[in-house]
Amino acid sequence: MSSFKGSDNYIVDAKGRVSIPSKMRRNIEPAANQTFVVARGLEKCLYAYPLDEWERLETTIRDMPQSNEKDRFFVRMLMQWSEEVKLDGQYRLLLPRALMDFAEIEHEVFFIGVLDHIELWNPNNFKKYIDSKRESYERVAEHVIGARRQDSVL
Amino acid sequence: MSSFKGSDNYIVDAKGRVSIPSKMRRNIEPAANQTFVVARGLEKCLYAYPLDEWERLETTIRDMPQSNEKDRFFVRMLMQWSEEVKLDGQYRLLLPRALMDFAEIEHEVFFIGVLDHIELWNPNNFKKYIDSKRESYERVAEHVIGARRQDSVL
DNA sequence: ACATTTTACCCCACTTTTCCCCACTTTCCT
DNA sequence: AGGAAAGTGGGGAAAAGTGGGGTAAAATGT
Repeated sequence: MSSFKGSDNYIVDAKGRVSIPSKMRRNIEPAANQTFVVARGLEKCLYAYPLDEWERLETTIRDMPQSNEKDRFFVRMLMQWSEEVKLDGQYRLLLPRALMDFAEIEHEVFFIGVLDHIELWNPNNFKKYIDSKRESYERVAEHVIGARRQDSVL
Repeated sequence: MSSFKGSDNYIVDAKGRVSIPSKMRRNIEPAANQTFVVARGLEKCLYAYPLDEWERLETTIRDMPQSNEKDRFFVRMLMQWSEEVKLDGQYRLLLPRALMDFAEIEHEVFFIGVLDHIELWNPNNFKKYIDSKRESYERVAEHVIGARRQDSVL
């Protein structure tokens, strides 16, 4: 099971390639077979799942009854934007154009490791996202943790 | 299960390395595999969790449904600032630049052992933090302990 | 169907950063 | 007092990050 963490700024070269940060690379299971599934993220970013984690997720989706319209819409959107991408010899992803456009990624990417997946942001959009949050990290933490105090997080 | 306590002042060398105080070192479980996760702390400091303690925490985070926006924000902030760091042969941590900058740590660190994690402060910031508290230790203690008397703390 | 253009993918190369190892000094403990 | 452990410093090999060219495959147009 992967456990990505940390963040980093990377260059996307003229061909649309980006290296996976080495600290995240170390958390990729061999079962992922050097392959990621890049999908449209929540908020304006991309999610990159190593293949093994993606398959876990896909199993959940498959088991979801597609009997209501909302679920079907969700699955269509998710799958429409998902692409399987294999790393090259230098552990780089070739980002599909459509997804780069969606996330407004150009010459730079801000990576965040988020447990089972890696997020790719346009660095400016990430700043805007953070700035749009009025509450401080401390207050959100108190709130989130407080709501779950019986589990004793942090 | 670790149980860090005490405090100490240490030097950060030009490469960003600090020794873990030996009295805290003794409380690290072999399961931590000489590895810490350094994260952004609450208030302007860093939290260093031995890997085994971090994994305990991470399990809780993973189980959090990421279906609401606030939770996603919290997880992104937490993970963005978290880095896995392995101790070198001399039991030193190499502090990631971004985290040093966040906590304004330069040539010196003030360590505090706080149960399951170790806190790293800029010594001046810790002084300021203490000074900013108007209530005395005694009064806060009365309040905190009082609120939990039924749990019989202390 | 074929020629032409575009896209994908492998390989090689250069620069910078990271990390591993060795070494010296000071403090602690018996 | 002596030995061991703790705290601090620095050099060099290895890995990471970035860029570019060449060939093969795919897409496009006539």
